[in-house]
Amino acid sequence: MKPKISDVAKVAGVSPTTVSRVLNNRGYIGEETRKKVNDAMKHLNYFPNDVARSLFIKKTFLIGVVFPTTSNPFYGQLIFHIENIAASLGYKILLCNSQGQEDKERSYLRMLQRNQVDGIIAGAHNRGVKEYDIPTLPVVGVDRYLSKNIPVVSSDNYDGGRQATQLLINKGCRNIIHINGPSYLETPANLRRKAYEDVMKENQLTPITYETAGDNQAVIQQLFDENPLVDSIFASDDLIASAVIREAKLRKRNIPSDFKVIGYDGTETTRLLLPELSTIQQPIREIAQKTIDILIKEINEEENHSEMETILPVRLIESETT
Amino acid sequence: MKPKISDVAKVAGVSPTTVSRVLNNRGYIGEETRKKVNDAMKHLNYFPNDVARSLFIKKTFLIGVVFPTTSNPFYGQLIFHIENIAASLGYKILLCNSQGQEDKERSYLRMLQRNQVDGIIAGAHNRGVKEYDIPTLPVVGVDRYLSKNIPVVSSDNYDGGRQATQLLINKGCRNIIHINGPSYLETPANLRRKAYEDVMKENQLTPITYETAGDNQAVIQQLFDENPLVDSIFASDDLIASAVIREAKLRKRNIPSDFKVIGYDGTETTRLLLPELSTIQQPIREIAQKTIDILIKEINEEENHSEMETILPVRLIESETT
DNA sequence: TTTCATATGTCAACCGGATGACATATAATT
DNA sequence: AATTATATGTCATCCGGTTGACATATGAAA
Repeated sequence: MKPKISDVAKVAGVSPTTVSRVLNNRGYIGEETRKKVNDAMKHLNYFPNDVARSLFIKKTFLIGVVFPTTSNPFYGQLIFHIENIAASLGYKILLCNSQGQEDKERSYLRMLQRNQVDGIIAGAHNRGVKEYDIPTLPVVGVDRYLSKNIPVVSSDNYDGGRQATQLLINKGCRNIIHINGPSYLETPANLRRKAYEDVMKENQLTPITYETAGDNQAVIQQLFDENPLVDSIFASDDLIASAVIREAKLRKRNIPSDFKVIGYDGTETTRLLLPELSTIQQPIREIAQKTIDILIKEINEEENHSEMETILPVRLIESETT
Repeated sequence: MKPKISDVAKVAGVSPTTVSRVLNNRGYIGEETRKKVNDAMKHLNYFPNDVARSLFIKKTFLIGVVFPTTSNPFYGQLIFHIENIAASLGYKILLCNSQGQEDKERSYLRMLQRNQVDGIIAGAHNRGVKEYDIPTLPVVGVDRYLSKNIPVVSSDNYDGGRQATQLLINKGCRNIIHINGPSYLETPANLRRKAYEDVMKENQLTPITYETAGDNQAVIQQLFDENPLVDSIFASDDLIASAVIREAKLRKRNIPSDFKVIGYDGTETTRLLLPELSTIQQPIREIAQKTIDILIKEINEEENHSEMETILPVRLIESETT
């Protein structure tokens, strides 16, 4: 059986209250007593039961983290930073991979509430899921609008979209096409597309957008077939950009002289696996930091309604595909 | 204030015990009563407090998951599957990114014990960390030997190493060099290197191994400088393989005619970003599945000491770099 | 009519730890 | 000698839910 406070007390020859005092550093404790208690804890291999503690203090130091999947390099890296920063502040992460499925998302939210998490960070959100609006529970969205009352942190998607498009234009491209993932998500990432359209129009060019739905390759082939004159593509993430490069090579397009590609995200993994890809890099660490800052403030009820939307700057990485 | 069982009881006009009976489906419950209780729960937006529940039943349905970082595509994908399968079985994941640091690993282990996790899955392990040997707590290792008493699940690293090396030999290579990450980890992955050495010797070839330490690029440059005749490289993971490809291109080596590269892991992300890379693909989903199977069995004390080491088959993916 | 399965309530104990109230004792200050 | 800061103990209560024991009531089957 796991030792409890009373077992420690017995071994140390003190009262359970004294042990609790040592553990929580409350009231007066003598140096020798503190030592006796600590020795007893070591001897018994005692670990305080945080479940019991949480029940009493009504705080778990748990943060629920809901994203589509850790498998995606962007989310993987973001979650890494979130976990790291949270850990340094004494918070722990309950991980949820919603896979973009409404029912999973909903059941994760129930689970998190049952587990009495102190707050939720979510970057997954399907239109149908209204359950994020929980009056008693702090929530922060990353790159997703969850509700009017929930703060969002994202990078400057509009500026990123402008920079990417402008770069292609500066390099002499005229038949620039944009590809993005499913747009049914209420996401600030849609601003990338908006920026693309704006910049194109400002330059008297016609914006054309394709949308992938799971199978990138099919859409990309269709894009090339339907637009033989396309001279460049702005992809809304690096994975799509990579697929574009592949298809362009199959079609004997010469990159970057004859055909240019720019992606979006600039994760560590992409930088390692596909360093030649030009891309718009999101400040992932900073997004994680800001998200946690805001969440912790909400948890501590230092409400700060000035921060309903936080937008962090992106960085253009020009490499060999533009 | 969050509603509790007694609040639900009041609204439903029944006793707290009856509510608990409905929640746990115990004893006799009338259909109308069940409905009244469920309606009351919906009306109050009641969620059972799993912290209180866990305290009493002495089970949290929490699994601690300790890996170096979700940012790495292999771990990201593995953790995704672990979380997924665990969720389908009613278990939740407490995420820990140890970053290969002993002190972090140790403090995570303490944290997990305080949180009364039902079990731990760990793929991080520094030699100095003996704390995994916790008599009362089920632990399963993934691709890492944690202790004599802890089951390990891995893919067939030796066979993978053999296949990779053999492929290069079959393609006519003779000056094959192996690169792997830091080998101070007690990992079955060292078998990849062992297999490489064995196959080389069987073919009267001299094995040469380089080891990276954080900075891949420097080691790779050194490798090329010191071995001008090198005609192929077997890298112990895809990220290193990618760096090798890059350096080879800089040195005007023609892949695959003049120079060949094979990697290891074959994650989704690598397949998307670098599909041309030949690699040994690990069965990540199956590793996750088997790991959880074993862990859950241990948790339920269906001890199965026949499974101290589980080895799953790998798959050679031959693409364009060999 | 008796027995029994069904249905619900009351009550108390328990899970492990936190905390406030209060008692007691020693040593240091005033 | 009186006061006070320090140190520790005892005891009861609470956190929210679970569970076993026991009482009670109804309708159906034996």
